Amino acid sequence: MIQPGNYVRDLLKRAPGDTVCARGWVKTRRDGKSVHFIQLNDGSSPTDLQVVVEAGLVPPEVIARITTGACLSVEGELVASPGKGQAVELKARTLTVHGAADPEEYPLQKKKHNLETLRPLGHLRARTNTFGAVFRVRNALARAIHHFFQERGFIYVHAPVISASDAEGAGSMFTVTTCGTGIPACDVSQDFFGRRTYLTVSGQLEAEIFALAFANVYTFGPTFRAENSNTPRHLAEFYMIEPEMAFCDLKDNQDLAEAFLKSQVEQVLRDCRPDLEFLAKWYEPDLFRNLETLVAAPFERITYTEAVALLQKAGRNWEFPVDWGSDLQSEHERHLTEELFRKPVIVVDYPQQIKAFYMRSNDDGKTVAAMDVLVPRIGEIIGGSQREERHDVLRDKIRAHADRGMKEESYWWYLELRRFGGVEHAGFGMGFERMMMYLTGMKNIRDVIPFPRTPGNAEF
RNA sequence: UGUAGGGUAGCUGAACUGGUCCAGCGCUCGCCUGUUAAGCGAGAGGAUGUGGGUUCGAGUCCCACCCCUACAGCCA
Repeated sequence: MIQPGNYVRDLLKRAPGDTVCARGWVKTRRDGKSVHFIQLNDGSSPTDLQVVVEAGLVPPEVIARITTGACLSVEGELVASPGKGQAVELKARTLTVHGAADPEEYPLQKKKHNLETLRPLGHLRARTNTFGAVFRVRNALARAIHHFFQERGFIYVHAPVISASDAEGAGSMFTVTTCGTGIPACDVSQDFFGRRTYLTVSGQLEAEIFALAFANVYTFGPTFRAENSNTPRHLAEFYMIEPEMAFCDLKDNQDLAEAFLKSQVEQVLRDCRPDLEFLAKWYEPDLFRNLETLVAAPFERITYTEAVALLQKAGRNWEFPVDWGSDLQSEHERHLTEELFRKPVIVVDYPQQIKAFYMRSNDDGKTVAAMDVLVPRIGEIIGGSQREERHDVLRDKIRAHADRGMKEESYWWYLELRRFGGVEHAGFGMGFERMMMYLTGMKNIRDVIPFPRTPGNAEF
């Protein structure tokens, strides 16, 4: 295996004179009269290592196998490069081709491919410059998220992936069953869990349990939605981060969400600058300006009621009318964050009837302590709320949803949390891949997750 | 799921109102060359997404289906 300090990323920074062994996959080969040049990459860096093989070092039939996509080990001396474009290069002493890649058949060429072409090549696209940068950023973002919470004493909770509860309002669910194929109707009582079970649509309810024991907690795991959504920002399987805090109201919740987003951007700007530069160059010229704006400017904070008033006097012909009581549409959210304020906007206090049952009712009797964080280009990146901690109020809300299939007895434990040591608490959910889109400038969510699951697509 | 576009060589695109499908890149071969999106020359490579229909003749027109993309809804 490649040992620490020997990744291509490290070799590029080493001083000439060192004897090293580089391993990786060939991007391109160029032949000169007396030398061959090989661009080698092991996924650690957006920059390739240039390997120089003097003519005659290895037989022509070996050179012929060094084509785009082939896997190599090269041992030799790092030397100062006489050419432009790199400080050092690897002068090969011994070279091994582990796996060739027939150039007549290998799908990746040394030219640019567009993202749609690469999508069906899920087993190979990780080797490209673009996906190398994207997935290094993804790794750095995950690390940044854990760092943010760990630094603040939050406990990482593993919420269950298989769930029996239906977090109302979070969309339709995938059923989990061991029912054999060919059985027309499955008897639920005979099924594996003896009850209906689903893939989780949210870890929030379980996170609340832990928040009322550890005060500050967060989840970070896969989430599933069986919606037939076909857009550049929806997946059937995606990752979500859900912090949940006891002794926390909506104001604290907003403060944390803002600090959270800013911290992520700061850390990735610090850790992945070369990758972001690559992505900015090829995909989003405004990338750095957008990221630096998010870090620098205080987020705008307005109420839903204020947002409605602003939109109504915007002098626009909205496709969907703006009136108090209906949810904000994409066009409205975009106007607020991209045109009116030109920075992230937190909208709070939405009408009760358009939000989930667990959100805390405000004193006005009409709104709940909900918040959505909107960012330019992406739209809603965070949704959260202060939770209803008053037992009787919560019970009445659940009963009021009985016509929509909510059963009070299914929420027995959720209600008990309000009977035993309850306290005001709040939290939110952030779509990991939405944040990835914002950070990388990628326009389609399918290009920021290794193996996207969307309606009709579960390959790889 | 709705609306609008679109599926032509390995890739990106072209082909006027129906008339033998082109080019660049990639690939193969040769030449040149401390190259770096290398350069020059030659060559190979196509049942135009699938199935029907109209027509003397369909990449082009009609119908159905599949897939892709954008926008919208659902949301993160």
